[in-house]
Amino acid sequence: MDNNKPEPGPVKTAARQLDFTAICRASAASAILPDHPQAQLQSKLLALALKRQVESEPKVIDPVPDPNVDPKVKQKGVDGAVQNTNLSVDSKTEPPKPQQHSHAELLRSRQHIQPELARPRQHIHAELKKTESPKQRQHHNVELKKTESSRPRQQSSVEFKDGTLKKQKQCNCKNSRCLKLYCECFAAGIYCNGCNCTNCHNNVENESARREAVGATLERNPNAFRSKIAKSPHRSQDNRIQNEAGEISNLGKHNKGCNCKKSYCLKKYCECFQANIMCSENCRCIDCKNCEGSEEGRVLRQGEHTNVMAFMQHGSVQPFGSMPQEIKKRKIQNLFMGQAPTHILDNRSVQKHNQETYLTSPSNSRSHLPSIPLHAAAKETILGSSDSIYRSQLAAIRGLKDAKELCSRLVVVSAEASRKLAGKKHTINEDAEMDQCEASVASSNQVHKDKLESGVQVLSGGNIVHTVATGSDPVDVQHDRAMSPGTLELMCDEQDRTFLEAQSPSVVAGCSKQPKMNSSCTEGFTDIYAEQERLVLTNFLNCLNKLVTSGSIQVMHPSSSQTEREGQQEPLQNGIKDNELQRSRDHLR
DNA sequence: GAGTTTGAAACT
DNA sequence: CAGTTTCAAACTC
Repeated sequence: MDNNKPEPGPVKTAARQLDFTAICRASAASAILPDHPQAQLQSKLLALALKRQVESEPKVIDPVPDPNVDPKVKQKGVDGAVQNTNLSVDSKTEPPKPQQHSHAELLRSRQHIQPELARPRQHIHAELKKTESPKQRQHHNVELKKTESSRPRQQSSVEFKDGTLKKQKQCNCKNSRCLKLYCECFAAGIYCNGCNCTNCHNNVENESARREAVGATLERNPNAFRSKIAKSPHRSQDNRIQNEAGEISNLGKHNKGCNCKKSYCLKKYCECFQANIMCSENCRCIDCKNCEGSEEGRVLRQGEHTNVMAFMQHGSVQPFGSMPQEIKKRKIQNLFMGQAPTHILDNRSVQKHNQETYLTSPSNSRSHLPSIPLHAAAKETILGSSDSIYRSQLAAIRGLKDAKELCSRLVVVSAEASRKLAGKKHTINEDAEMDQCEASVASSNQVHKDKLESGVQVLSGGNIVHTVATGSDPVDVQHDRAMSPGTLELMCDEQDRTFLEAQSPSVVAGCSKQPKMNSSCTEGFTDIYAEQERLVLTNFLNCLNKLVTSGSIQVMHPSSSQTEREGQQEPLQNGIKDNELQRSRDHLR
């Protein structure tokens, strides 16, 4: 029935759009990490894209073609094959031609160049409607259905668009003649080619009709052909998105926003989800789970589409869409600021389901993550995704408090180690050759005690304050002991930018260099330092192991997460007497 | 592969 | 601008 539709050839797919950004990115990734799986994938895709570019006919067209150019002349070559107007086959060898712009650029420029296309389109639209009334169309479609069996939908190849890789799809339009935004091809500003559509007018042969349809569409919505996804440079790291090929883009949000009601924005019905971006304040969706803080959305965006039903059957987690816009925006802002809305943290239905399928972090203020789906496939998706930022499963369980306690413990352990080794030090100190060193240490301590301005405060772990006297030996003033070179180096690494900026150059130099210690003095301390560091690091390792172990238990048994959450503090503090820990903290204050 | 669901687009 | 209809993709069975 589709007389205008070219007979589908054996090769029905082609690279429609080629984004050099993607190519450059692929090349860069391959160059930097040639053995990296993602780089290999990108290399393959790049090769494929170039190959297709060479083999294929052009698909990218201007929705509003230049009226001065006969599209047939423009598109068709001598042999009838369509020539690539946007990206030449020889683009690898020939310099880019001026007209070789991206589709979006062409569209924008054309819209700009041809303001007459923005003229009222009512009559055009009326004409369009006049040509075939809905009833006629319906009848026509019935006829079509009688004569044309549904062909399998085709999805093949890849295309570069907006720097992402997408599966190229062919539309299956039946009633829209591929001249409305219902048609994906038309909406993308490309001719149908190899599609399964019927009565297609989105082709060269029906250029006039297509142009009118474009005009009508633009009349309704001047931005109809522009990208729906607005880039946002201020997205957080977790907001980075991953497209179907596993490539992470930094796209922002849907310009118009979605309006989903039943899909929780976790299906491809949702345009945001389909674009691998989170829903934003622009959306008017209901019961949205495709937002920051939603593990469901994160996992599903990373490819775990098969568990949608599991989420959907167990209620809402964070119904952004059901909230008033102002509250919704505020919630999003809070999330961006690291605060979690309370309703995210308390969802019994999900937790109930989590007993079987998902992991639930305790509903306390430590975790911003309500639940962690940990299907094997999901884990594989998360961990195996080479480009995604790795986030430990324990990230949702271990919080800042754990980190601080770990720091505190390290300080205590360090103190213990120093105390144990005090005897050895004392022996060394009794050595006559140590007099000079001791004098230096004493001098430094005095520097601290007198709060000389030359001293620089070193902040570490938020609570721990050391003072290093410039130009003297590094000293752990709190314990009147010299810090080991390694510790000092670590502290230098720990120092934040503020410290580095604030301190005098001499201190910076002191951090980068070995402490200026008398050689004989250093010799005596070397073994002690080594022993002290060994004790600290060993204990540090134990702490980490315990954290991992207890965290894993929580992961495996979320139902008892709260109990273990409380209990897991114990292994962390194992080996440390509570009063000692407290004493240490007080001392450090 | 047929039928259903879904939400965007189109229409009123 | 809200409500309804149309449409085609996504999804389910």
